[in-house]
Amino acid sequence: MFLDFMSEVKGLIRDALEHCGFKVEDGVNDLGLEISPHADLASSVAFRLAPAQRRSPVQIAKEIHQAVPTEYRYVDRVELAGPYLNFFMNRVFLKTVLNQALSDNCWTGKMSDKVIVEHTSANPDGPLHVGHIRNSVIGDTLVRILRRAGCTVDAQYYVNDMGRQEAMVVVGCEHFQLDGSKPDHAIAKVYIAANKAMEENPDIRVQADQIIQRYEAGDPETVAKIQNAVNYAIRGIEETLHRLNIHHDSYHWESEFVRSGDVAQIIELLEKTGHTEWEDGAFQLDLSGYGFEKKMVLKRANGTSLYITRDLAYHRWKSANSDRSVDILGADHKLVSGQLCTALRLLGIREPEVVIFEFVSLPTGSMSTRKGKFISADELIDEVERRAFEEVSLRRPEESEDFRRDVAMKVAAGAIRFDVVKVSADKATMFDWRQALDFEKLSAPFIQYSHARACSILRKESADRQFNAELLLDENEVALIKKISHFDLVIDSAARELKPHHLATYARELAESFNLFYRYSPVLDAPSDLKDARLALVGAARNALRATLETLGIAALETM
RNA sequence: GGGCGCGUGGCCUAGUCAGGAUAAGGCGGCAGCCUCCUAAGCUGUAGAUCGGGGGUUCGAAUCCCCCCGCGCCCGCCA
Repeated sequence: MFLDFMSEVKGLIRDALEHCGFKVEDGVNDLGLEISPHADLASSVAFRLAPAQRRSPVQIAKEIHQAVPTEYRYVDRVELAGPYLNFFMNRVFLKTVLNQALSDNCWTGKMSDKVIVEHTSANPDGPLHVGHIRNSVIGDTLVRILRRAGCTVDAQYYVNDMGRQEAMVVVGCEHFQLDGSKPDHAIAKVYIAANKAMEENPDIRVQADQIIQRYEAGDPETVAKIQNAVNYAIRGIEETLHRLNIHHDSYHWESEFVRSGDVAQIIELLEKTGHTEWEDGAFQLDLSGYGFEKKMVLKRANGTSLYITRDLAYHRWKSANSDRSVDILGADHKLVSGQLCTALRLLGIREPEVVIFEFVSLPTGSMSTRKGKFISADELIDEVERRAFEEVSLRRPEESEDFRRDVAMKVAAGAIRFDVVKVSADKATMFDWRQALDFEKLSAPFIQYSHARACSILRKESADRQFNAELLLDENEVALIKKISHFDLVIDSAARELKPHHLATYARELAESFNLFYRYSPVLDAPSDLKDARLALVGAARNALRATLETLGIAALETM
């Protein structure tokens, strides 16, 4: 699709440049290509050549334009517009897009990397809150994008079972009763209670310390307690993730890397770099030569390991078992992840690609599980589902309650995912109920609705017959085919740059294009030949919308 | 105090990495469109000196410097 058109254009420009004896510096976009309102693909390469050539971009563009080969496959024509070179698609390309889009095998790209994506990895000390789900949604969407691009992806949850917080959960379980509510919520209650109790009773801290030490030493009774608590909490967390159509392929516990000896190995390897030292009984890594003031403690004075050391071992393992490894982390992890990457570099281990997302805060400040100050993901989903059910009932009162519940569930999950993923990860956001419950244009239901409309047409007449693509000449029809063609480009760049919000933007644009077509090009009432062509376009658009929605992890509803 | 990130119409955001042809959407406002394939849709309209100032450039929302505001981080926590 679009990548084929683009590679033809690149070839044409390179041939022309060579013919003219022009050289451009290598770069990500060395030919200055851009999708623009003036062309299907525009090049501003003449501007880049102007300084070295000491001539005006207009003259240079003119010269390149004359040197562009005239044999085309998907290119219709090349126009000179002052200093710009404008490339246009031909009908063959549009027809090819339509045919490809009607088949099933054009929606997966050609990347073949083995990728590990680690996301969510929330401490098993309570339910996910609206901050965590930004991690989960970004992570799961990237997993889907990378798969769509052709990669083999393992979505991993790194379980922090060795930290103080889990020891506090166990202490909490010993002093307070799990109350039988949803497991992750029940765990949070005893965890919060234990933290509160610690304020008056310092002995709680001692108990937690003992649990940490016994767990690291492998004391069977303590191991069983921690494992029970972790598994219990994870069960609840998983349930929440599944409501949002988020799935992990594997779980890795920190303790695995301690028990396997990987953590001890990491410490030995770091020692060999000559950057380590003992200070106050603790083993430390000095990264002051790399811009980190504070030393990184690798082992406590009491001999137990720290999160960062275990994380180093985990990342070493991930690098050895993948072509790319991706971490999704909150902004509070920026510093520590920088230290981690530096330490890995010292060891000659490939660093992860880190996607940092900025904080989600409440109007009252930032969230904290320990203080019990958060809006849980479950509360959010329940509330949005309730709203969605009202909405469906209003629009489809004649449908059964089961139907309305099912649609509400899928609309709610989609709406939440889209709301999160549409915003660039490096924007801090404020959680807002009003906005979370709004189902209008810049939201998932808008896209699901376009898909449902396409399905509605195709239920009445199918798209599986011969058609003449030459009949699709209306502005909205051509625009829709072009928009469909962009799918592979968007997936490719989102997978490379790890920017899932690009796909959200595309989804909205695709749905908008379809809605305009729907409004101005009647399908079922059109004359026979035109109807067949339009049905084919509806089929192609339906497939594109479905692929886009699935990649966003949003249910492609056939009716709503 | 230092580091990182962010600042785009009343509100929320895309575009910034890789400078390029009139700054793109949504919400809210106002005015319209259902005897017509699902109106969770479509159309029109008003509203922006792209935080401020300097610089680089033929050209800056985009790059560089300074300043202001907001967020996050600077634990032998995770």
